[in-house]
Amino acid sequence: MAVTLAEVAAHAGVSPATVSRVLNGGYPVAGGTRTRVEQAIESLGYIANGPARALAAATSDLVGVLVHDVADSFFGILAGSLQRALAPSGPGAARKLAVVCNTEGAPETELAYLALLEGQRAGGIVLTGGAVEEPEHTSALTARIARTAASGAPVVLCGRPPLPLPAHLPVATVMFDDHGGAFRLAQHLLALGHRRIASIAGPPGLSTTRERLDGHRTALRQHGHGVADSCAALTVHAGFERAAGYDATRELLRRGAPFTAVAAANDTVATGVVAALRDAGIRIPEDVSVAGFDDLPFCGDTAPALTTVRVPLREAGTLAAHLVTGRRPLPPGGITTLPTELMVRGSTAPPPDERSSP
Amino acid sequence: MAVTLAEVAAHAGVSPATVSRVLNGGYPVAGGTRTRVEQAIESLGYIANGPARALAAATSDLVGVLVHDVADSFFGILAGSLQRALAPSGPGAARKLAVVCNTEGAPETELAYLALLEGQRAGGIVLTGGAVEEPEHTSALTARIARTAASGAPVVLCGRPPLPLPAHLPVATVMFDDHGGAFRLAQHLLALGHRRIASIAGPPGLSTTRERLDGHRTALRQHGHGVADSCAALTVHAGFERAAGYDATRELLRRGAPFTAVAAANDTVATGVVAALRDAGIRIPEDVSVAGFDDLPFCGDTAPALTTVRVPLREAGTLAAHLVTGRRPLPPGGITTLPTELMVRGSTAPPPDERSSP
DNA sequence: ATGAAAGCGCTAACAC
DNA sequence: GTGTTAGCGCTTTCAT
Repeated sequence: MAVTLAEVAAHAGVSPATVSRVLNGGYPVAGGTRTRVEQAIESLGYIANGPARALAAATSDLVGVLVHDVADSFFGILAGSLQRALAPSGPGAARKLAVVCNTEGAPETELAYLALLEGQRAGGIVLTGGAVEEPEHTSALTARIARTAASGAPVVLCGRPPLPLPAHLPVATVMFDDHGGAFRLAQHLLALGHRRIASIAGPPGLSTTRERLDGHRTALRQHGHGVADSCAALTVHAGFERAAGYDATRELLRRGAPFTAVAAANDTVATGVVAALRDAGIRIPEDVSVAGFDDLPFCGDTAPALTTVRVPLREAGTLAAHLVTGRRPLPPGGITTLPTELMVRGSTAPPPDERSSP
Repeated sequence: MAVTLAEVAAHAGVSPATVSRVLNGGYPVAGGTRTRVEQAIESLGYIANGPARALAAATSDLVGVLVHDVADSFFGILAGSLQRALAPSGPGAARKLAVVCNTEGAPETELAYLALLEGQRAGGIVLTGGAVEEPEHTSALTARIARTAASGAPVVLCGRPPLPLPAHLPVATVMFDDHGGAFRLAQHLLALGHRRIASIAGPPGLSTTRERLDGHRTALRQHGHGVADSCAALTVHAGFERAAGYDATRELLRRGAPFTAVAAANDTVATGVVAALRDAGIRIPEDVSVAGFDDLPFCGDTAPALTTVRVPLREAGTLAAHLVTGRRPLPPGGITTLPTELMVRGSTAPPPDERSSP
């Protein structure tokens, strides 16, 4: 058996309660006593039993991190910085453990993992990535989160819109300015002279899809001159994988409606778009411009380098970690919106017409 | 308070033990009783208390997954497939939770997390990625793992060499044929006509670095004609990030020793190599060929597409999950070596000399 | 500032 | 097949 707290207590000549106190801090313990206990812990190689502690305290050091898929760099980067920020360096820092759950973006899986984490008495939960905006799921999710938060475990929504919850619950929201980013990206394309701009949007019903598409269309509408009219014909919904971008682009080409630029749901999809266009003999950006979203690390190394919108994933992960551990107080109103930034690279250029007739 | 097992028992008119039995299976319970219990669980919305269960059973549903960095696609993909395989679909499947820990490749961090996971009574542990081959650390690690495994929690070493442990302990090793992959990659370069092949190797002291470099050099040596002689001058050790590849390449250029091909430690490093060469006015693959390792998803989309060695990350993750949960018995000898595959793409071509003088 | 004692919710012998 | 009964190792009032 492993060394127990009681053995440490015996070894140090104090009561279990005292050992518990020096372990958990926040309680007055005489200097000498503390030292003796610490030495006992050290010499016995004591490691606290997490489950026992969690059972007694009704909360654990586990932090649930729900992502659509860690293999996707978007989530990998987010989860990575989150995990890192959860483990503050320095001696005796109360190390939180990140329990990473792939929801695949499926509502039922999301709920199932939340139940599982509740069962583990997770000390906090971070839900990342776009939310499925279906009334039934939203209310089920809201109810479940309300329970978790009411039990004292902070919940952070990261990269998704806030939920209608009582203000007193420990729930915070960290959003990305997807709308603004998409808006500025569309403006960039319009400024280059593009008028027929296609969208390979994300899955319908997802908050991220809605926000990016809204920002995009708002810019087109604002530009006027009927630029927004062809939206329906030039929009294809697809998944977030490269293959989805490839297939959606083929579908777009099949439709036959002309376009000179494509705004993809994200960078990964954009690589699929580029591949499909190229396979169709279309040059980028000479014939058609392509833009991504997120600014994943590979964006600068693709051919051509991808124009995109930077989403501050690392910052978001760190912030989410601080909020969920209570190291940073909940922001007033509970919502923080992180800025996005347009990154112009080689995959966008003026449309063919503009070049031939300057 | 949450609903407890005792309440479920009362509601169903049975004893707590019976409820526990239907919950955990593997024990005979009369059909009718089982049904009543299941209904009680359902109607009360019972969720088992993980910590309590872990305390009593001395093992939890937590599986520790140590990675260098989840934000790195290599580990993201590995961790993703592992996590997915840990959560078998189907009703009532005993869902294991993946606790992802970023070790940054640092020995102390690795040990610290192992201690933390031991404290959590993790039901299994998977250590992924290259191992730091320093005698002191290896023995500390071996001791720690021996303890964990002795307590009944399976340990899987994934992508790193086996450790000298008693055969009766539940420890399995899943390796990649890095040596063979690097060997074949070097052969490919030699076959193209390259004779001065540089290596941007990984950090010294890491098993992955050693194996890939060994494979590479074995091929050069085997080729003869003094091809292996320039190894020292043409080898630079660096980290696994893109920036490391960039800097190492500049260092290589600074040295002045001529080379016509570069084998990078991995794909990410290779992108940095490509960027540095390009910034120096060197064309790829016309002037210099570049190859990566791992075959991460972006390899086909870079300019030019990257020749590399495919490492079966998804397969490894799934296998590791099966081994650590006991769903797959430990292989005889405890070691499984997964094959790697040479992926020839556009970044490698014959060296300049060969073209001008055919 | 420290100790004593009562659980936290579950599993696992052991009876019946 | 099902019930009884001890703990598992820790936290946390409540005393002192």
